[in-house]
Amino acid sequence: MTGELVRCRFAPAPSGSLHVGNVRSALFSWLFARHHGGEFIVRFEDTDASRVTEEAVAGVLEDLRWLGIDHDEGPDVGGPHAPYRQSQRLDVYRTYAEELLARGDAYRCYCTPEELDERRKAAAAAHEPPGYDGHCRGLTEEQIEIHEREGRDSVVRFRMPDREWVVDDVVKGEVRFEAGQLRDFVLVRSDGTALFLLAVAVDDMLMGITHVVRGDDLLASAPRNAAVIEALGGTPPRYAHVPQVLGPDRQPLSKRHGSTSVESFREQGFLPEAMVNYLALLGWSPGDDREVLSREELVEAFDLERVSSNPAAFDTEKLTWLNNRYIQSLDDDDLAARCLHFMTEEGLMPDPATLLAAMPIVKERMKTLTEAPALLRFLFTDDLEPNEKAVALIAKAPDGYLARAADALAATQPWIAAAITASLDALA
RNA sequence: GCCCCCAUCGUCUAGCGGCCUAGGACGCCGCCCUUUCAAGGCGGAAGCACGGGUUCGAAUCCCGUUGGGGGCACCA
Repeated sequence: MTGELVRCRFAPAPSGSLHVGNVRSALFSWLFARHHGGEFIVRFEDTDASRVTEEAVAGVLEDLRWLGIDHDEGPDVGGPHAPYRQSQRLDVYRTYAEELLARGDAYRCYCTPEELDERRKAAAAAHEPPGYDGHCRGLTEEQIEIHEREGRDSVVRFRMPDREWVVDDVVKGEVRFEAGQLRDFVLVRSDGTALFLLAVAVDDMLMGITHVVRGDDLLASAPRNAAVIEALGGTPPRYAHVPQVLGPDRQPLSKRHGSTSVESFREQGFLPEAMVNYLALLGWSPGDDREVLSREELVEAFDLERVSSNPAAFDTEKLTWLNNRYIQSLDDDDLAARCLHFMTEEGLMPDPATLLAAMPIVKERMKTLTEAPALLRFLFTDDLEPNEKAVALIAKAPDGYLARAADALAATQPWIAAAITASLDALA
């Protein structure tokens, strides 16, 4: 980077919970921005207002907060380019759509969904590239007038320059799309509202985004984004398309894989430190043999050039291992504070001092925070059931052993491991 | 159907022409430590998808095959 201020953004569609794939894109984007001392912006792509809920927006923000992925501008903190929700920027898009129309970089398309569908099928049958066939590209004034008089609905369609497009992607390298492959696409719906392809281009341009880090399912839209920005006289950002995150079955992560949302990992007792560390290592490596890296070390070492271009499968086992490592590294009072929530979830009301004192004995065996109640329950309730192993041992013990053991322990002084062992050994 | 992306141990990866008899990590197996369970230490099994080139030399470069994945909406 040549002294230019790096500005990255995370622009999720709040149409559900943030899953680990999205979060990893956000993390890479954030790490890149922070590594270069740049700024990070959160923007919601909710132009499809029909499926957006306030809870989804709040949930995404909460996920990011929990992970420590902070932002400089966003719907909750504002900023010089507010608002940061596309549903609140519709008038902005309308202005730019009109500009494109006026310049001839976009045109009104009167094709009906039925007509389009029919022609698409015919194109596929004829082995032709898919997409819009340009039917309304060269409509004459008279034809337009006829359509308007008939009261036909129209959309605004972008006139994709008919030339080869090369995306110089930071992780994929130069990706070429030959002329004719990229067809004209819709910018504005017939109801006048903007579509994603218009909104992203306008926002990335207006918000001064320098680097777009996102999933590679959007790779094919990069030349379209760039084309719109260029038509508007702007300079497209650099793009970095990171591969999808796969499930254990090597299929792209989806609902089929169960709970893959950040929230669910949090509920399963994973630490945000472990999540961040794990996700950073999923498709990226520092280049040396380090596996456990703090947030600061990640920011220091992160580099988009080192992001792998092949898709990575999510491995809960490794996440779990890292989680244990982080649990072990936590101070006792910090760990106790984090365990508290999971204790009360199980109906336990631990005495703070006792809980704190118990941390050393559970630290190295606790994989996730959800294991805390089972491990510590005996300290805070008399309502205990011996487990199978204990039952078997008790059955094998000589008559009165338990009572004698209790007496011996009551008399043990001082209450340290060596003395306790000695008391018990004397009994056998 | 058209276009694009991807291909090193089961998994995440190092490797960007000779340092590779392919390194690390998770998981797995064994041993040590340990009156439980862990944690920790030590050791082990396990991989360059296939076929052609290029080169004195290829995991690394090129082409093809195969196998995955993605895009092709008035979704994002």
